[in-house]
Amino acid sequence: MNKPVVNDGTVGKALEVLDLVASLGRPVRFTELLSLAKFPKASLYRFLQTLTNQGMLSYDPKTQSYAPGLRLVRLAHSAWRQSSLAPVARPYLDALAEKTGEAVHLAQLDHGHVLFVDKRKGTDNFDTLAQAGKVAPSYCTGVGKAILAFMSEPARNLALQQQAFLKYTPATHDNTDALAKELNEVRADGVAYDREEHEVGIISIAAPILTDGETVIGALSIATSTSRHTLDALDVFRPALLETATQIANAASTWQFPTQN
Amino acid sequence: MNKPVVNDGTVGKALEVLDLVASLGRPVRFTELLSLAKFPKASLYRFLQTLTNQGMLSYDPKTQSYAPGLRLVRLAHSAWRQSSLAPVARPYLDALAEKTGEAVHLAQLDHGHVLFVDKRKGTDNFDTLAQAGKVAPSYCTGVGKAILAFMSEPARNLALQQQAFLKYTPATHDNTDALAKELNEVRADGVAYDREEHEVGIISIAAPILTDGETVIGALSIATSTSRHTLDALDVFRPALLETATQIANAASTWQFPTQN
DNA sequence: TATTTTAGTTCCAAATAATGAAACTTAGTT
DNA sequence: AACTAAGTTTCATTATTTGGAACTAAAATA
Repeated sequence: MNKPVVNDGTVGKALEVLDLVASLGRPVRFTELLSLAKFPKASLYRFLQTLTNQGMLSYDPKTQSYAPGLRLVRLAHSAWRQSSLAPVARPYLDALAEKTGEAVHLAQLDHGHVLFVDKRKGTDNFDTLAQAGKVAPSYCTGVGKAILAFMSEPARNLALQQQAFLKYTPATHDNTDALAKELNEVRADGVAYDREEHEVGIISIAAPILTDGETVIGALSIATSTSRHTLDALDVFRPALLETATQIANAASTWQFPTQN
Repeated sequence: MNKPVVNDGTVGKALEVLDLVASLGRPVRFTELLSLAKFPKASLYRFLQTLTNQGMLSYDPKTQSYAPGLRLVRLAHSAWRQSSLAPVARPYLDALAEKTGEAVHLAQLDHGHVLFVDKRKGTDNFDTLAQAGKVAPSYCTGVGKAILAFMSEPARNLALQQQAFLKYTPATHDNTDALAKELNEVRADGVAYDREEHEVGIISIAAPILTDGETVIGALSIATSTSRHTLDALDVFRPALLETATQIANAASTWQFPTQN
């Protein structure tokens, strides 16, 4: 079974539908949703009505299809400002990106997946939500492994349990033992590498962001392509990366939430 | 009464709580929410549990406070890509920003409020979600008036009804008659101006984005400060602004949704 | 330290809302 | 015109939500 499905009643079910629509990444019609969701026709219909009514979904009568609604964008603005590391980390990311001239990613864990909350990239840096909000698996990305390695064992197991293990590239770990072994190394070494495990040609070096040198609250990476750097060459960035991680951790621990919008 | 409160059952109530937390813009404790929401203790408690459980809220046990959760950021990524004009409009915004060297804003209407879905700014353009997702009143912003002016009368009345009319600056309209009169002018003229009505020192020229020259789907503005330009000087941008609005409208009408993430 | 106050959590019978099979309506085919 | 598929509504049954009140834990005060 894929879903442990904690029971959150009607609200949980409605949000499940919302997630489903969002996950498809394109407008969907009623019938398609009906075939995908495990809800009876009438129930699904009412959930869609309610969600649309609430602005969580938008409905296009012309194509009779549903898509995630703009209310989510409004809510996310709030979430990003308050619950993500991004606002605190911003100046440090800027500095690191400028210093290294490479793409810098900031990520946090959400439901066992890596959620990118901010990015800096030499070429196109006006990418707003197209980039922030993206998710990736945690077991085969630099930031993901950096976070996993420093989590408590129960938390890590829970996170791993929420993943679908897919072999994205030839280098992707295909058994949890190899992964566990690597996570030990990461813990000892202090940084994690992505060795083309998620995308061919993309490598990264990542460091966890640890408050009090203990609790992981996120991770930071410098990502590049094999055409620009070898894996070993990434080590040049290690000191700057670790320093930035520390700075962000410090800033986060003294972070006062903004008083006004 | 401020709330027409359509009945969306449990889901609607839970989302009301979510909105409340988000609107406060800072972590909130149970008691404060209890005093703000009209729900009985036990009910509010259960809503917060459910929402937290679902990742729509995050809970910090140390400070015992709730904040919007990261799941919203993930969902918003989807919403932004699918339901906003931003992905289609991107290249045109880039071009306009480069051509004029001024700040360019793209906005849509959400619950009667202006929702900024993308921005370009000469100085800091890596502002991600800090900028996208922001909301502003529609009756006293350039983009807001551009949209309102071209809406059908019932839709406009509904939108206006959802506003709290505040006098942000001395120039803010303080009666609906003056606003109605201006909206007529906007409809005749084709562009709307923000004459420091929302923020002192900030002015803008805005154009609606109309599909088939009829239906408003959003608006576009060039915003600047009184220290850089006079209101009259903004008219230099009118042709470029209108042209971009048309381009975006055309692109939107033929827009095919991205097939893959 | 004892006592009071305040904040947060749990209980449970009554009230209400969700459920889903089936009937119905509408739009699109053949 | 007859048929088919898609979307919407109905309603008796069932399950969930509701919220007053009781309870527990933590903080403030004596």
